[in-house]
Amino acid sequence: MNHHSGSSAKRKPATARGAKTRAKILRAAETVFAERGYEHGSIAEVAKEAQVALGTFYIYFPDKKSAFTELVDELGRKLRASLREATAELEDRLEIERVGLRTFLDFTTDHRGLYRIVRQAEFVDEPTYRRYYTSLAEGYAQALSRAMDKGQIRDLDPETVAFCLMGLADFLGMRWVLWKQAGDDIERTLDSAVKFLQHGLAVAEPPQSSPRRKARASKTKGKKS
Amino acid sequence: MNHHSGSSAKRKPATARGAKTRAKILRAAETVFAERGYEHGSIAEVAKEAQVALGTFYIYFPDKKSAFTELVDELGRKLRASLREATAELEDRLEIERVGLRTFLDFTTDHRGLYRIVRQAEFVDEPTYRRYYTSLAEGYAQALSRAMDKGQIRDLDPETVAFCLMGLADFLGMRWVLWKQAGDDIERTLDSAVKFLQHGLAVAEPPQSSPRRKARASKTKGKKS
DNA sequence: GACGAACCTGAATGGTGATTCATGATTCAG
DNA sequence: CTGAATCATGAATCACCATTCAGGTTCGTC
Repeated sequence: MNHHSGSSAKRKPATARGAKTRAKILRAAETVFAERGYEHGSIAEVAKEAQVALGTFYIYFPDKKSAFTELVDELGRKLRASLREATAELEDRLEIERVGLRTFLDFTTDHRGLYRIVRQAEFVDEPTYRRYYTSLAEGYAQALSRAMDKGQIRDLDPETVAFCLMGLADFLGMRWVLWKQAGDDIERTLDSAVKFLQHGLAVAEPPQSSPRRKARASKTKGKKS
Repeated sequence: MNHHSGSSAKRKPATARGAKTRAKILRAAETVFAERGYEHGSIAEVAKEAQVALGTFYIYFPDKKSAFTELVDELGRKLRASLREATAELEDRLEIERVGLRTFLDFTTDHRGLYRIVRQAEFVDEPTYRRYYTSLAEGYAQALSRAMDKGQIRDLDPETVAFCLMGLADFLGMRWVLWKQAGDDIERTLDSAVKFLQHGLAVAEPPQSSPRRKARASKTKGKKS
């Protein structure tokens, strides 16, 4: 129904009590949808998990789907905030990528359930799913573009690189977080992955100690001066 | 029930007529599951699409899920065969990666529907989903490992790199095949992606003549000039 | 100390769809 | 031909929810 941003809720709670109940339901939905999947998880289960009656769910959400999409949007915001915060102080793009990858994997570890939820969104509500990745990719591509202009990284199509890096991170999360196995060494994996992506991005001359290279006039599409 | 490989069918057709009907049903299932999703696609729709009666489905498949998993396994075999064939003649790993990526994207373009099907497998039958990627990754990692031994590419954890490359390809397929947009230029994307991954994999010194050694001093100070 | 808004409850409704099965059609070896 | 092995049919069965709604309950406040 409501294509716009904030109003997926049927009614926003007017009291603290209501807000608390709504939050309880959302957390329960997270648990149920993550464990049983969207299609197999029932509102009855969600209500039970939240320790409220069935009908209570419909006081706060117009239907099953909207609780789900709210979870996806929430996760997107949290992840972007997490990445932003972790890399806020950093200047060098290669360094940012290293920290960003680790942050992503940590985030995934702390939110296994939500990770599964996003992936299901593709088949529950495509627009929500796309929004999750495109909004991530947008900021990513922009940052990469700026780093290219500054000559910090190789000059490539920013959107392409953004998707490459997201896909890489996504699969590492799938394999080393969701499918974690006995002998796995995530540090070794992170190390290899970072080497791979840094060399993929790095400009011809390897960075040594002064990451403040002046932008050589290579092929920069003369953005800022 | 049947954890093993080949017998997802309730009964294998005894006559050519039966085999034909079974195939018709499987193609119909592909269409329906791709268009409507596994959960929303019904056996009734599959039967209708295949132009057989509802009950006929159950002559050839024990249940809905097994037709689906058979599609996923089939796709895995086809994709691996496609990649193997496209790169059979090639020697250089970097070249193989370039061709492999293009082949994957072409394959995806030709099998949009199947692409969607694999992704759903994660929530329909996890083991089938994992099998799809792990069997791909296994061969991939092995090939990478050999290339590392030969000094064709950088020495990294092969499984990690395999997942990085699969993720990268997966996301490019998602964005530039499934989400294809008006102004998109897939050639440009392929070009950027290949540059990225080749630099990520390439050994520090461009291979010249004797690609024999495995690992030498890591921190090669004096880069080539 | 009672009034109303905000909340909460859970049985009942309605719809969907996987799977079964009794019955009929085809095929073909003998 | 003829019967039995195969194959095909689709109405009926059975389970499982999403969503509704006709009442209760709680809480702040005047």
